Amino acid sequence: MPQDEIRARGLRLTPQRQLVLNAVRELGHATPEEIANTVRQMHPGINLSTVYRNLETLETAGFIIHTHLGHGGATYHAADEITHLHLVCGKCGKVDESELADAKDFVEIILKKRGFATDVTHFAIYGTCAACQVK
Amino acid sequence: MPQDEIRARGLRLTPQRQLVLNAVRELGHATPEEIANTVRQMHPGINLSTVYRNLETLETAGFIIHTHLGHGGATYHAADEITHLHLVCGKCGKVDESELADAKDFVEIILKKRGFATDVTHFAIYGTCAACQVK
DNA sequence: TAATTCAGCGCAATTACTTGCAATTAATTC
DNA sequence: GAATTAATTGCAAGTAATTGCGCTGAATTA
Ligand SMILES: [Mn+2]
Ligand SMILES: [Mn+2]
Ligand SMILES: [Zn+2]
Ligand SMILES: [Zn+2]
Repeated sequence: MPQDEIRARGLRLTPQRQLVLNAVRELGHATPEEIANTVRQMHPGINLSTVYRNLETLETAGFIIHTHLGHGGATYHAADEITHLHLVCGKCGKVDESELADAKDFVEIILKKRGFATDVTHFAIYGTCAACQVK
Repeated sequence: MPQDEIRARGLRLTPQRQLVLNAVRELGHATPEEIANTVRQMHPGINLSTVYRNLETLETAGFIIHTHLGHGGATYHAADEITHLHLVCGKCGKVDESELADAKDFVEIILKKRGFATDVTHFAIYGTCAACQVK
């Protein structure tokens, strides 16, 4: 049964926690506010601070991961869903995706030169999309 | 004279604006709070909102650029000072730098495959530094 | 230099996120 | 299934960044 995955990581299974995890899995790229709204369909009283704290706990436990797509806050993914780069256009805001493999050589260069192990998904790749370059 | 550069871009030259620009140029990688503290040495009464608004105005005018080094807010550079990648360690927080040229091939791949023009300096390159990998 | 105008200022209110703490409740033990 | 214990919750207060608005003063004109 799915709730055992939470207990298996040494965490208490609360309705709030399970619903936050379900919401992240359903939504993908979701903000804390969007996650809270989804959770409230099943559990109207949940406090925003509970959502934020559960996102942190679930990330530490390895169920979810946050990434930064824009200038501000974070969005959350299921941990096994991070299989792509995020390309974010600074002009129109569109979020495109590309393969992780595209960054393989770059990651290797930085590792060899600096000994630095890059996580290319944590921050978005920022720039200007094809459509916005034409304008 | 240096103040003419501000007027030349169609902006009013106020003491606050000039001091914010000077502070960004002196400090490099500076947060709005650090910039405010520097400005206050000359102009104690300046309001934080004035600092934030001037940073925005000076960026639009092309004098400065913001980048994201951490999970939160932005830091500011002089526009002509962006000559390197930022490598930020998620474990110890250390910020290293590397050459823009290291990303040249990666930028080309994304441009060819997606038509997307990457600005590799806007977001930091996130990962784990050599020292923190050993631990 | 004096009068005019509106960009930019300070301040207070708002939004987004975080933290401290007492009450609740999931999990364990009897 | 009642008692125990401590993780987790809700709530209220705190901190960081943003916005609305009336006043100020930099720039222009005469
Ligand atoms: Mn940004
Ligand atoms: Mn982050
Ligand atoms: Zn675009
Ligand atoms: Zn490190």
